[in-house]
Amino acid sequence: MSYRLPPLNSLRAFEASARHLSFKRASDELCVTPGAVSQQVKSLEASLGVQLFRRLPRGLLLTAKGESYLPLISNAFRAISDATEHVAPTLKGRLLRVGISRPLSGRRHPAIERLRRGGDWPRTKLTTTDDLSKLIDGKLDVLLRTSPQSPPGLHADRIALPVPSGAALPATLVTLPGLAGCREVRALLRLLTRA
Amino acid sequence: MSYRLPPLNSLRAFEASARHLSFKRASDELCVTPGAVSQQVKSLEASLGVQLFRRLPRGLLLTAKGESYLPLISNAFRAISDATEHVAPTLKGRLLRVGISRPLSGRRHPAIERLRRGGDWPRTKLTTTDDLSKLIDGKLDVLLRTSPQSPPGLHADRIALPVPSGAALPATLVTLPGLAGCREVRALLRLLTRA
DNA sequence: CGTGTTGACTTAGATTTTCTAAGCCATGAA
DNA sequence: TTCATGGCTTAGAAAATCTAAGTCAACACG
Repeated sequence: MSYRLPPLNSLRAFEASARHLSFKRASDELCVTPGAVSQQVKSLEASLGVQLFRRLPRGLLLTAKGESYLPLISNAFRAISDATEHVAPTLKGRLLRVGISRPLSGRRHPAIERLRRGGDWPRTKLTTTDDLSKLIDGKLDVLLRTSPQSPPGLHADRIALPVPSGAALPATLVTLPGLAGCREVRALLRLLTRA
Repeated sequence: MSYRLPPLNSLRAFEASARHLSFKRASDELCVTPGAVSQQVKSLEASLGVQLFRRLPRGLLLTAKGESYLPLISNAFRAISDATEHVAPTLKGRLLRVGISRPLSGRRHPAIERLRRGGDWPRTKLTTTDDLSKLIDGKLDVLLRTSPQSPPGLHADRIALPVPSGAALPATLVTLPGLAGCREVRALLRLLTRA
């Protein structure tokens, strides 16, 4: 028993692009540049030997084959997503508990101000702290700090936090492994890095 | 709409390992070393924050979570596999038409002799030729040659062809893009590289 | 009509991921 | 005991992937 699986990362790029009918919007969802998505999709088409999109000067159209491929692949991804949520559940609707180290919470950062105001998804509960042990003990879901230290066993995302001047401040978002990469954290990352 | 997808290549390593209950056998199926599979699975477990296997000194056991994850993931992969076969059909049961360039077909190579005798899967039809245009025209499915040239637009796998002395001869298997990576070709690659 | 914006594309080079190779260790068979 | 098996780890090599920068065609607007 063995499957015929195309390159799965390319498949993911296809699925997002087809759903949005845009490499640009797909690239936002996948947190990469449009060029990367374009390359991935091209390599998928090459490996299948099948044209999936018609490229228009401004935007995309699915070919007949692409059209029939999309729902099947989306269903499979949904199944994987559900299964994953089932064996490794994440927030289950509660607030995302975000720790923010003092130096970041003190100064006014547009992104953090926005969080503080609330209203965005994911809903968050902010605390000023830099205590990794709270993360480990499950009192906190993620911790935003300036120190680039990535303690072993935890997941760390390095991000560039915009400051009012237009520049950016390097920071690190530390996450418990079971939460890293989940939708809520991905959305938070996007919120934080947006100007 | 967005999914929670773990690293998909790691997921593939998990699925194969769980099905075989062995990194070793999974690595044969995936055509990589056992170490690579071990690493992939470990990184999946880390990213989910969940233990999927119990490692015994000789062999694997699924944990309860692994056990419940496996069938869901297998189904999703089967769905992707079926969908892929549907939009980009490959052989549909007919013989795999293999071209072999004269220098390789002349000398006696254990792997090629085995092919010639037949009996293995995939069933093949061998022809002595080195004519790439036959590939392009669809008269041939794959072409095995000594020249490492990889003509643009075709897929090429570099392989090491065992010779009776125990050494190996570098060769190239050229494939139409739509066929590259399909089960039949993967099996052929395995046959050819086996001593 | 220019001019600006958008969103596709390509390419080189950097970065990150993934794989291999080699060695280690515990088990069980000969 | 000695060997084979099949896990594990690690460094470094190899491959895949991403970014950055620049191109081009379509469209909207003044």
